[in-house]
Amino acid sequence: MAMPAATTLLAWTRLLRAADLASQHCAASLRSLGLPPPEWYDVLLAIERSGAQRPRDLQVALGTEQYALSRLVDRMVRAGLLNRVPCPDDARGHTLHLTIEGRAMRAAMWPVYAQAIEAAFGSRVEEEDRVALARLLAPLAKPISA
Amino acid sequence: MAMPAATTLLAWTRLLRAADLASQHCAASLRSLGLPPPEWYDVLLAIERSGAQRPRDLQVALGTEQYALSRLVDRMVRAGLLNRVPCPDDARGHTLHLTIEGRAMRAAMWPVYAQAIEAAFGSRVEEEDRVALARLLAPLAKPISA
DNA sequence: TTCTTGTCGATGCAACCGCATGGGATTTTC
DNA sequence: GAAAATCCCATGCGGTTGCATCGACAAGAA
Repeated sequence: MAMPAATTLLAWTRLLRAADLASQHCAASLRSLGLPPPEWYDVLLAIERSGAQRPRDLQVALGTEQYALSRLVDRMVRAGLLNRVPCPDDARGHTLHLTIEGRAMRAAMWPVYAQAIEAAFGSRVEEEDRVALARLLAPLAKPISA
Repeated sequence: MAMPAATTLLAWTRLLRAADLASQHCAASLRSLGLPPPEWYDVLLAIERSGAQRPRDLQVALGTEQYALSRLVDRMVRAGLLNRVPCPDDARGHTLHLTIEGRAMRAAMWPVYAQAIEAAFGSRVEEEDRVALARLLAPLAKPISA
């Protein structure tokens, strides 16, 4: 296959750098206040929104690896934020529920996370450009087919 | 601080997802052929271009953490791709040089890496949109000031 | 010079990730 | 309805990361 076009390489490096810088900033921001990392928030939010989720569904929704999610849930259960409840329909699995502390943690994390997103991303791009970015990135945010 | 605008959140999630999917694809592509991960390529390329580099300069250029680069270089030296040469000007540090194998490895990695970038990114966005993306991402690829 | 401060790079330790695999339950196939 | 294939989730192991810190040199101040 041919070498990627120059514009491809430029956009490529900037995409990776931008995502890395921004996510690092968020993680650092949460950590500096003694809060868990961003993935925890995503899990807490997803479960809070749906009431309960099977690990498999979460895995798909969040785009994580199966083992990564398994261990992430482990840690969150150990931290008292989540409960694993045996699943009546399917004895292989279980459903995940928020504890009171889990709900509180999500609420506590949001302002910090939100502010970090704003600082690392929102405030650095004009509204109009954010719209354009969302549109341009849409195809790239879909699973790679080939 | 206020909650980020809806467009911010949408663009944000897509940015992270897009970068993650694409870089995963590249890493997997190289690994499936028994080649080292993308970071190794970046290091090899940077050194090949400049002839030699101090770790500190590489760290800045690649945007990695100091300890991460230190250990990455370790592995690459152990793999026989790099040499650490004492630095005459500054006895604290050293300069990094490619070995013959290092040069060969960079050359071997490129077609694979290039094709992966093309598959994960280039071929999924029109030329015109790549230009737009590069422009929109430019401010985000700069270090976060605040 | 001597003392303080700053920079370069390495590393111990604990947490985390990726790969491969395993055990158990379910669905499919014949 | 038994065997085969598939799916759900966990985990052992080795490699990697992040944090904090350290040792060594360099540069600036007194």
